[in-house]
Amino acid sequence: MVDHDEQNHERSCCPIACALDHLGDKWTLLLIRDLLLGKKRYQEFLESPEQIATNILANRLKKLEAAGFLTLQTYQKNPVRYEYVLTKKGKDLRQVLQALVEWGKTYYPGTEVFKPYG
Amino acid sequence: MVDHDEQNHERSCCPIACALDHLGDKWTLLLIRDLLLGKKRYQEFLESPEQIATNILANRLKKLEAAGFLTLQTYQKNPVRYEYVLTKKGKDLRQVLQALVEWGKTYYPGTEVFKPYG
DNA sequence: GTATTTACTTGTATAATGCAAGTGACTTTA
DNA sequence: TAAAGTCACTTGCATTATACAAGTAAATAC
Repeated sequence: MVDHDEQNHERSCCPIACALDHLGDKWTLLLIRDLLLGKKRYQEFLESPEQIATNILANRLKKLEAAGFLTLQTYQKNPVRYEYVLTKKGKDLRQVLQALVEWGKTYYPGTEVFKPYG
Repeated sequence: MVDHDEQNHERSCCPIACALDHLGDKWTLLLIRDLLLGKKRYQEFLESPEQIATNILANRLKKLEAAGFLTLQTYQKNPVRYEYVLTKKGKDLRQVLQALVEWGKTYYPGTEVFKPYG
């Protein structure tokens, strides 16, 4: 698989379009939310109230790692298992999520911002 | 079709999850971008460089109207045709898009913020 | 040794997306 | 006035993504 050009601009040279090429679905930003709240392990992501399916979770973790949003840290061998931690690129989405939270609180009354995990 | 509860919280009571229930795909926020830049008509949306398919555009315009992000203004009869204009709910996504633009400019070097249309 | 936990993968059904072509009501050009 | 073009879609079909359930492998807990 090859990108449209060497700068990864898949659909256009718009920063929003490029961002949505990686973030534009129903689950990816929710995972980023969980990671920002302090979740690190597969089971923890599964426990979120939105109930992501396991195949989608595994797929998104792979894509997020491939795209440099998070890195894997081994916490166990035999079998090897990882904790997922955000890179700076991932952490810097905090402001985007924050803006979305502010908007969401206004237009979905009754919603509650989640507390940091753990 | 019925919502999970009377407050439209489809997956959870998280404002991010509720927002993504309507905005979480590859096209919806790009349409909001175009509307914020001043585009109003079907053809104008088609002319954006990301090349949205006509069936997806028609579908998204319907969903955005149904969800109160935009309203239709008749500009011609026989046949009746509409301009699409953002409501306050739609316009208030400007800060979200702005945060995404700032993030995108940093992590997709070479991208350029689009200029207002018209 | 059996049950449970953890982190997945696999299979299959449904839904979303992408692409090309078609439609209907005009409007413009020859 | 007849043919071609514009505008805003819809339809059909192929591909891809999402959802749900079940299965797997290597531990650890009882």
